Amino acid sequence: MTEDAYEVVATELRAAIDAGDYAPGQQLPSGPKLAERFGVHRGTVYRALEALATEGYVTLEKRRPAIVRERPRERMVVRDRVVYRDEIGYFFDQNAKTWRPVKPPTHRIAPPPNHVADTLGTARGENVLIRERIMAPPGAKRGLQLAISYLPLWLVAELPVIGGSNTGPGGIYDRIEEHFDQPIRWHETIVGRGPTSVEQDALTVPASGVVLVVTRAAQVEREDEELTVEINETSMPAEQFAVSYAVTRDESAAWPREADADES
Amino acid sequence: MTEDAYEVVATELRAAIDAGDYAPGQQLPSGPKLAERFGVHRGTVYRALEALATEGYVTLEKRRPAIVRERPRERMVVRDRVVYRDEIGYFFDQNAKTWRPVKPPTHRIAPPPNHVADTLGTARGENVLIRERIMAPPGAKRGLQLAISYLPLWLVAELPVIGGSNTGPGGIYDRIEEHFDQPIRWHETIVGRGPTSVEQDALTVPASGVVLVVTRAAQVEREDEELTVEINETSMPAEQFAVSYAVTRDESAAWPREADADES
DNA sequence: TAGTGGTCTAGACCACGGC
DNA sequence: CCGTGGTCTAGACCACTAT
Repeated sequence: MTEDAYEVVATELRAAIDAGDYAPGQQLPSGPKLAERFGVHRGTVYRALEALATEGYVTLEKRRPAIVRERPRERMVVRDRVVYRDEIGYFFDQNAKTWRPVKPPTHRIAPPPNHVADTLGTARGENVLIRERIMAPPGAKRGLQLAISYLPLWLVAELPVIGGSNTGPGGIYDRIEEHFDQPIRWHETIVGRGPTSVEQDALTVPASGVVLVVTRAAQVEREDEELTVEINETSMPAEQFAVSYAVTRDESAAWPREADADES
Repeated sequence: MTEDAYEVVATELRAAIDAGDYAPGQQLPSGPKLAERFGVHRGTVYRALEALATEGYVTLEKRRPAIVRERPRERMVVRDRVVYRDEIGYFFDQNAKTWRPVKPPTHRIAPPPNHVADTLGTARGENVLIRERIMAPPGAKRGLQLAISYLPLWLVAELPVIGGSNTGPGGIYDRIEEHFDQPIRWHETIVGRGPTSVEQDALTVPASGVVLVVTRAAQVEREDEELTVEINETSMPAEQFAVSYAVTRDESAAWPREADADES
């Protein structure tokens, strides 16, 4: 079925890790040594390690042997589809509440990616305000989430405070709700894909890695029109995160079931 | 910043696709031709195409030149955190309602992956009932979702009908709710990772590709204990799917905000 | 300074698709 | 049949780490 050499290597290493031959946190043998042991070329070993990394078994750091993940395939849960609020403002992730920016957030004016322009309702290539920041848990050296926020310039014109560095208590969302005098409605979309080069740098993800991207669109109404006032794209290394939530029942799925009640 | 040859190639091809130089649905030039045009080795071109594929720009089919995706970076939305019901039973995905199995579903008894055993509450290596099926939209030739369902054997012993091929109207969920006389509660977790070899075969995803995996756990209560009665893992090619839902407000995020009301 | 990871080239092989 | 994609080996280079 699968005879490919790199898969044989991957399968063998996976089994060894599951069996505890290599302790979590420890390094695997170096590339050349594994190549010799399996009798394959070093490049083939590297393909196998790439596969193990995207499955969450090992972490690849530059110029260091592969490291066995603490708890293979276990991930941090980051979203639960609910928005909370504390004295500082809204937050969408209970865990990330204490996280801090790795370096000062940036903001600039430039055109967003096409798919962002499409949902923002601006023309492709048209400038928007882009705020970017890299977040990490206290004590961590690596950035774990790259958050990019896109704001249409017509909104910045109406509400100049959101264009500055200090957006006041509660941040831009509070300013927007005050301005429109209504609650914001959010919608999230989750996607998995290979990392852009920006993400590779910010999150130290290898080119062969995977990122999970949560795209959050903020909407308000004005004169019966639906306006998208912000888009926030948060990307994170896929091996380290999972998105989790409880499933709620549509009316059609109410319990006890109608069929049961009617039955007789 | 990024001088790597394969990224240069990827960036150039991405720009060409965005600019419309290659129409959606059309093939890109062959590997050797691109290699000559960019003055790099064919292997380098291949790395670039892998990257474009995981970003959703192109589709790689075996032994055929890369094909430009119909609408680059656009994905089918499959879940919205709500469960519905029709005359047949529960369903979790409005789009997939009309999908059919590519071949007859299988069922067998074997140990599940460790992480499934852990949430099912069975010992690692202990046998469970595994049902597997590959779903595709009507008319499609490729499987688009691989759904694997894990059921603990103690439940099969109590409720033998769920071990058979024909589980009756409404399927196993209806049988379970009847048996426990209470509604099932579901919980979903979303993860992105590289494909297993089973997924590579079932979904025709290349080894370098990415899959989105939605793991749904079904729980009931008995004697104040929480029992996990089933785990369903549905994996799909990440470039073709997105998970999407509306964000709901926690009490702490009610609107109008208390601060506004108190303020004065 | 020796070893390593990450990338790249050159050349090879095989299975398969289109002609 | 030739061309293609996917994989593999051999050998090279560079930036970096550990010593």
